[in-house]
Amino acid sequence: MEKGLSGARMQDIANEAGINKALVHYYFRCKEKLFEVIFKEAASKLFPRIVAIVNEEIPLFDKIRNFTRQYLEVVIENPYLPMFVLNEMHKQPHAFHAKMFGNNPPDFSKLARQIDEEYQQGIIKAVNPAHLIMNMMSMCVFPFIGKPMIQEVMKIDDLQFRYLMEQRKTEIANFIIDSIKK
Amino acid sequence: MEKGLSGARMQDIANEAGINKALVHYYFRCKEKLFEVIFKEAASKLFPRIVAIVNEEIPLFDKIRNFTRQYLEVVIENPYLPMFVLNEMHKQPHAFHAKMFGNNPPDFSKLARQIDEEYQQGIIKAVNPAHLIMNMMSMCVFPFIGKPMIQEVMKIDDLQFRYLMEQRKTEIANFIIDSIKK
DNA sequence: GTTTAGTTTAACCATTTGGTTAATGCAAAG
DNA sequence: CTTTGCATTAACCAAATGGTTAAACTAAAC
Repeated sequence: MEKGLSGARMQDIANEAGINKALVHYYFRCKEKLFEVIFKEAASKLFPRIVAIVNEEIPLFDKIRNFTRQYLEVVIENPYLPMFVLNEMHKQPHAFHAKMFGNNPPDFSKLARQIDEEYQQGIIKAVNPAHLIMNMMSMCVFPFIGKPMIQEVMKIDDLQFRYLMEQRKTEIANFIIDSIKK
Repeated sequence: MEKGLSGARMQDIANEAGINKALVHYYFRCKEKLFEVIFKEAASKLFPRIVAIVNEEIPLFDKIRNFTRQYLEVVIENPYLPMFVLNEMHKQPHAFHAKMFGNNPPDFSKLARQIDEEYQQGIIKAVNPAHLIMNMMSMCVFPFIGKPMIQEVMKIDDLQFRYLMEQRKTEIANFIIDSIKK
């Protein structure tokens, strides 16, 4: 997950695991199979929980608070996940269309409908659901992808970075709600 | 830039350029040197303009509108840039600390001060500059990193995606300003 | 026409790398 | 104790890959 599919060496993986390289092949056959296992494991850490939250039957603001909090909790504990998943998706876009979501593709249409409804009820301003969802995802995920750059620019160490991310659990939700509430 | 340092093959690069592989070495010596040239070229497309906008002497809201518009213009024309730069930074964090910014490191302290000032003047709410800047960057960059995923989830093609990104030139600024204005 | 200096290529080379194999280890079952 | 079936390893292999070299090409300078 650190080096990516093409950057990782089977020998290094074996070393890291403290076993012989042949044993890696014994269990996983080939690099691609191993990659697939790792990738699915990573993706399944990220997506199912999100889909669940998005489809809960709760008010929009609560949903936003839940989503950002829970998403950040996952990613804080697995900071390599976003870069790994997105990077590999980027390099082989077609390979994942159905592969990774399986029979449970994330469906934001319900959330989009909810956003429209709460607008009708005068709770929020008129907002484009597509952009709202993108904004929410962006603010949750990006800091972990840009971590090295952020740390360099802000001149902060890992601990300070983690503290910032803990803050974001509530910061992002407040930021979004402040923007869209009427 | 599509495949990354470890994923790209010198032969493929030569093929793509329609020349002999030895010629690539003739001009660039080795893969790392070629990478360095490409990386610096990519980074210099992204950062200098941003730094300039951030340090202009204009009101915060105008600055936010300028930043998001110009950033998106660069990235819409070079959609591979963010993933490439961030991915390679991720894989060799130390190698870029000074290397890529050279003697002109981006300095957001002035912007942070401006945010504080405009809060004192009652123009905006109390906001943490670090998070505000991260949010702004996130919303500009992330969609291009998550493009394959976004297209899959939203079921949209390249043209529709581009249209969404054109919208974001103003959407993001409005979203931010709505959130922080008093 | 010859020289000269830069450009381009096919053929080659050494190393790396994913992958295989045959032998050995080992613990539970008989 | 022997057998049995999986686990583990050292040694090995073929292909891929970054890199080199010597020869050929080209166009401008003389």
